Amino acid sequence: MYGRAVARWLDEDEMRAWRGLVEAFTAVQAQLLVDLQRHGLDDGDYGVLVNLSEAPGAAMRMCDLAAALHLSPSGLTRRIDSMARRGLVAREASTDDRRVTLAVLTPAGRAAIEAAAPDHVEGVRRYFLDHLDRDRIRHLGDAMEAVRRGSVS
Amino acid sequence: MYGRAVARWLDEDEMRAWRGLVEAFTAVQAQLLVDLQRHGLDDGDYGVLVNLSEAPGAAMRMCDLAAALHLSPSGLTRRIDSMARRGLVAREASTDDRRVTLAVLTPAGRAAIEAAAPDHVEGVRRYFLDHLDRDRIRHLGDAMEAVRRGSVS
DNA sequence: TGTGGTTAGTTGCGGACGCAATGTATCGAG
DNA sequence: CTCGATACATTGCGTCCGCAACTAACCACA
Repeated sequence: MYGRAVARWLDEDEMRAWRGLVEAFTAVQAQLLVDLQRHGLDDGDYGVLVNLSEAPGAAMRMCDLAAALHLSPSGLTRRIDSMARRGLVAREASTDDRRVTLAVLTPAGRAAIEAAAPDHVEGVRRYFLDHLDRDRIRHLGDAMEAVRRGSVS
Repeated sequence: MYGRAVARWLDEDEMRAWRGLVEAFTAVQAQLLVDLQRHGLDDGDYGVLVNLSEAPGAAMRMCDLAAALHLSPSGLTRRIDSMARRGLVAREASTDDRRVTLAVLTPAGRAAIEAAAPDHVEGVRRYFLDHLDRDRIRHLGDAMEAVRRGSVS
């Protein structure tokens, strides 16, 4: 029963870091989305394409892909529906476990990510990394690693 | 992989900073949402309540509120619809400009934010700030300010 | 004063996602 | 081998939100 009655508010440094992070991150993400849309993709599509293109055989089980994207099973089902309609991915039945469906990258999907990725990386630089010097980039990496280590424990 | 010879890919520090930021931020946001839901709110509700509670008269024009929340006009209309149904806010006609609708905080809305805010701040500490020492917090604030200054120019 | 351009807000429509329920396949205990 | 528990994927339903279209109000300028 301590500390509940009187909340410890954020001081100036803390508020600046947290609100700044929220604002900066959402702004950068919005800009990156605009860039992706020029290639006919959105951020969800891009995440699927990146994961598949880095996977052995350019294929992943639906459940593993959903976990990698922090997406619910139904959310991924519809995401893959949409991308399959556009020819970016295809479904394939697994031979070893007949419960699982594999999402596989099509040639069109490979072409789409190869077209979009350089622009996306360029955006990450222009909207984000270019504003930070090498020390700040390393400090930020350290900080985010510390936060993530805390969230899994 | 899809950098080919042309695009300048991210080096190790840059990749760690960017991917770490994405992962850490989404994880922290998800945790904060869970906390808010224990108070019957989601992150969108919380943003509305914070803005209204800090506004003079606990009232804001719909268009200003939409801009503050980075929400489209229709998105805010439905958000306020939902919150008005739950009694957290009310609509009020403006006297000086009959085009504008004011969103105003109700006593129930004030009670909701006063109940949720201490838990939310505590969550920002537990999931985020507690993993960073004072230097990292200041460095992060500097970095995010630099990024934001770049995005408005 | 009247008229065209601008601003505020809402609504129809469609897309994206989560939850709960469902069907099917697999696995483990006996 | 059988059966209950578990895992995978999909579907129905509800919610949230953006875009485009629309109405109402304001404003500038002739």
